[in-house]
Amino acid sequence: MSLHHAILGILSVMPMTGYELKTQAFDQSVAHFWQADQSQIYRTLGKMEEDGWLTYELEVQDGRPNRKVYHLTDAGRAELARWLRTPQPLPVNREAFLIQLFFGASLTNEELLELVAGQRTGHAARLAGYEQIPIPPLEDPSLDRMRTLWRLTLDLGIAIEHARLAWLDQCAAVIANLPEADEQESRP
Amino acid sequence: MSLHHAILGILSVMPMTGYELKTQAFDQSVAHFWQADQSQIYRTLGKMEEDGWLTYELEVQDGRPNRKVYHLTDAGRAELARWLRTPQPLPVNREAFLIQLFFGASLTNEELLELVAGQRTGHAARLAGYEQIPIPPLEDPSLDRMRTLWRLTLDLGIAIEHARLAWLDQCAAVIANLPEADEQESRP
DNA sequence: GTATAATATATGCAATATCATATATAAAAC
DNA sequence: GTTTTATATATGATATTGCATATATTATAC
Repeated sequence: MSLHHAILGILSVMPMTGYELKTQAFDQSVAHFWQADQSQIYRTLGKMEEDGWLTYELEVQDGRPNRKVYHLTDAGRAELARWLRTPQPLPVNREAFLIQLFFGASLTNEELLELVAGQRTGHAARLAGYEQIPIPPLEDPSLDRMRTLWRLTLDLGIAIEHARLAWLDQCAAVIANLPEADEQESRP
Repeated sequence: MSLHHAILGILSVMPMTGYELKTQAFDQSVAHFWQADQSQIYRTLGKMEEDGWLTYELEVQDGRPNRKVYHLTDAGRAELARWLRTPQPLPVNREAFLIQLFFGASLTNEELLELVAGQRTGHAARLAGYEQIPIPPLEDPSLDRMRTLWRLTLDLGIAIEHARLAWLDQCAAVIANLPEADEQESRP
């Protein structure tokens, strides 16, 4: 139930609405380690309120739906504190592109290189996004405890994207030098 | 529907049963980029057979359930060929441990270091598993086209685990030198 | 001798995640 | 002037994943 606890964490720092959770938190500050769909966020907020972890202040608006500004209850704070100390399983690796590469021997080098290039573009954009997130580097003396931890999580995202880009470049180099899978070879 | 295509890929290399898909493929050779539960595999095989992508030969056994050895149909082969050329979305990053780190400012350094150490143990084990997979390195002249691609996918897994271990060590160093969040600081 | 692991498939159920769509207004872009 | 974007919440439907359990025999481990 990590999404529940990501929401608890966010709301413990700043109470906000479902809309703000989506646009400011899940699409920005925590996007490098957790994402959530808008519909999932609203439904999860509903469940967490039922479970007594959250409540909200209703801010009446005219012309658009009223804002429900959620914040933690004591039970929510206790649950967050408990969960933060509970060992978590390793992240799951699931990557469709690697299925393609693994089973892609029947593609031409050119087709493989196109797929590699597509992933490279995507990961370069992802890295660029990470590098725009305004948290000072670890050496900065102004970093407080919280922002040091924020920076650490971001640094992992950046390190992995660097590793990916280097690997994608190596893929391109290896594939470019690979003999094609032509008829002579595959039907001896 | 990447699981469908992972199964198509595996069965295109070697026809096998659901049991073998689980124990030999998803728990071993493709585990570094895709995992699947046993129940998910059997249900997916059923769906793919209904859809005409697979058929099976029944091997009657005594004492234990008959083996259903699945292999691709022409439609399955065509679908695999099509999908292998279709650009795939970037992998999703979802990592519960990073939620803990990001929102863990209220934990003591010791508690944080314990969580880091737990992840380190897990990732070191994962890396050790990858390094035992018997595919020759890229320099090996005996590598054919298919095994070169296999090796590339494995190299990414290894590179990312190396990056993670280095990062976890840096986390430990940074956290060890962090002033604790004690009462004086947090309540001025 | 008894317990556990390996072989083999199957289903129920719950949790999680994604996709689509609905409503409604103001502001900004074209 | 019309379209798109931003604000704000909500639900139906589907897809995917994970956990538990059922069955049945042989082989291996203790």
